[in-house]
Amino acid sequence: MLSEQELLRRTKREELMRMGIDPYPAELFDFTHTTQHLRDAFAHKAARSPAGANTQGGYESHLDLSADPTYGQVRMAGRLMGFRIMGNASFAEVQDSAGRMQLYFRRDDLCPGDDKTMYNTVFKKLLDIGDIIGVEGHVFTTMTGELSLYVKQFKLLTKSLRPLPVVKEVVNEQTGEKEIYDAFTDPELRYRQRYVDLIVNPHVRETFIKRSKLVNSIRQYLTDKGYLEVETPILQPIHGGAAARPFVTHHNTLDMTLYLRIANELYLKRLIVGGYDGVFEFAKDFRNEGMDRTHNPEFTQVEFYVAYKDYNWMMDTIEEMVEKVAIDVTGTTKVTVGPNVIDFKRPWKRLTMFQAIQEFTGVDVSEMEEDSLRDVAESRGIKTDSSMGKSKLIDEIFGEACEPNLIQPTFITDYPVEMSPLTKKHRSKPGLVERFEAICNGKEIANAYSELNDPIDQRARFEEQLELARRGDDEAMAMDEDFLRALEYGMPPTAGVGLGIDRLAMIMTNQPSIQEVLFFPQMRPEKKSEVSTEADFVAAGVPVQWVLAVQQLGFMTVAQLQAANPNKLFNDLGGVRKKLKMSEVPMPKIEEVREWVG
RNA sequence: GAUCUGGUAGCUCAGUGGGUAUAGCAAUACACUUUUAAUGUAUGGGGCCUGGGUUCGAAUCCCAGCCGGAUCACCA
Repeated sequence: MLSEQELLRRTKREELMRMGIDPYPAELFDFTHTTQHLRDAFAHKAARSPAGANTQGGYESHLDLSADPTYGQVRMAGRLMGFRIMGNASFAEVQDSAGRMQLYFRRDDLCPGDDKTMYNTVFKKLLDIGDIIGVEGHVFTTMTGELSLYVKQFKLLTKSLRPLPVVKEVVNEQTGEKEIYDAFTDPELRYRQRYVDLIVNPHVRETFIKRSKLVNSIRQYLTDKGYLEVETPILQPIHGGAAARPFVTHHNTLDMTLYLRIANELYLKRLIVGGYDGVFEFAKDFRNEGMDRTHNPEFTQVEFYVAYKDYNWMMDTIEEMVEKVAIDVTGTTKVTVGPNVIDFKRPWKRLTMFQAIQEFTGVDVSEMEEDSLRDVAESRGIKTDSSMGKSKLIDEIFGEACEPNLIQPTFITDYPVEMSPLTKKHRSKPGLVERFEAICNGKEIANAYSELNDPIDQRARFEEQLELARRGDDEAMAMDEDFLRALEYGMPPTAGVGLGIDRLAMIMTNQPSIQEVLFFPQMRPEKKSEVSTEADFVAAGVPVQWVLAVQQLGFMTVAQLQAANPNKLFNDLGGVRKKLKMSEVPMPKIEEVREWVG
């Protein structure tokens, strides 16, 4: 059922059409300025001294640009976000992509002749908050120093049929801080209707602009180094490159199972085999696993692979790149995240995994066998079971003792070989691989290797994964014969990395949840409760005039009505008839009511 | 998956000895020619998430479910 306000807006839409005003005109609207342009252009007119600063808007008062060649005739477009109507003159707020600006409408300037319809009817009666309009006029400031547009003409560009949440913001005179009233904060509504969130919450729009800057910063860095941006398959016959459960789909023509990629690693390495020195891809990956504050089923990584390099080189590169990202996105290397200030300035701390464990637990686990490791884990409250081998136990201890405490960006290096089937064995440390993770704010943001390029060793590692799969590990990697074939032709020594864009965006924008850096985070579908239409009720025998009354009594579906007690319904209808002022509609007979119920 | 917590008007929310529901913004009407959370007066607007139960009577108490959020577990 439509709300009162929605019905009214639909009526206004019709009324406009009757007046010959198209609420959804086809032709373009050529605006000359945005709010950003104007604020920048008048920045030097901003009142700077506190002496004359009791101005609301912060600009010199009484600027009048009506004769100015540029600002005497300005066209702007945007969404109406508020009205202050005062008889024959009014103020309104328009919001465009950059922000808000005040509009001034004066009846006799808008309508110089006798016909005051455009002001009295179209502007005052038929426009609503949320409508999109184009305006033309000159720039001026009011007595209070608010930069404004003196509107001489306006044109409706889009009628909005749903009422928008109205968020009001006021600057506290004592503290000078902004206070927000009636903020639109319900996370469910914000995520399901992100468009509303973006209209009403400027800081949300800002977060996503920063995310875009972050991606651009990385793209620019990698492109400037001469690496090639590529695209590789999202639909893959074999999912590889990470340990995760995939989403499964089916191709009808080929009649085959395909997987949404969990990583693109193996394809990028094929391109290194093909002879490119460096390739990268911003990749949406899909993992069929749990969702929480840091996991969404689809997420973005940038993976890149560079020939003739190793993981030490990659650490230098990641440091340099992320430091640049921090500066490009936030203007500084020091980023506030929750209660912490994280400094991305190079160089970052580097610890081997064993060093990290020793630093946070005081225990040297580097020479330990499985039993001792199990004791260490148990002593720290980690639940263990017999299926957990050495490397799993080390990983658990690290995850419990170290990772959450690594707030400043830190490289953790040299992981146990069992957990890294695509990584080259360490050049000098047996049992370890040349791998690092970059940890920041207690969470992994990047994972990198000296890539394994010995095809015989790679095959053996895949075999181990198959063994794990046979024992029931549904995240074990699958054998990829084509990838092995590529390695057999020869892949140069290569360094590769995957960097989580969402996690990095959370840090750079100080957001506690991944949902805040994804426009449309995954949600359970909203379920509309079943409601019968007017036509359904009429079809069931209820006269049109009585449908509303029946709905008022709580019968939202025909089925509910048919389960009703006809005598009680008959009585209740009498009451509703009075309430709805239906005196001109005759009361139905009890027999008729019985027929509705059926 | 477990525990905790929430779901009342377009939005933000009040509402337990159980008695058809509060307020602000938004809306409608009138007034008001530089206001800025504009103001003043009046008015309208509700399947109290859904379904059961207890009761003469449920937004409120009980049970089950649906959809969020937080924490933990699992998972990278």
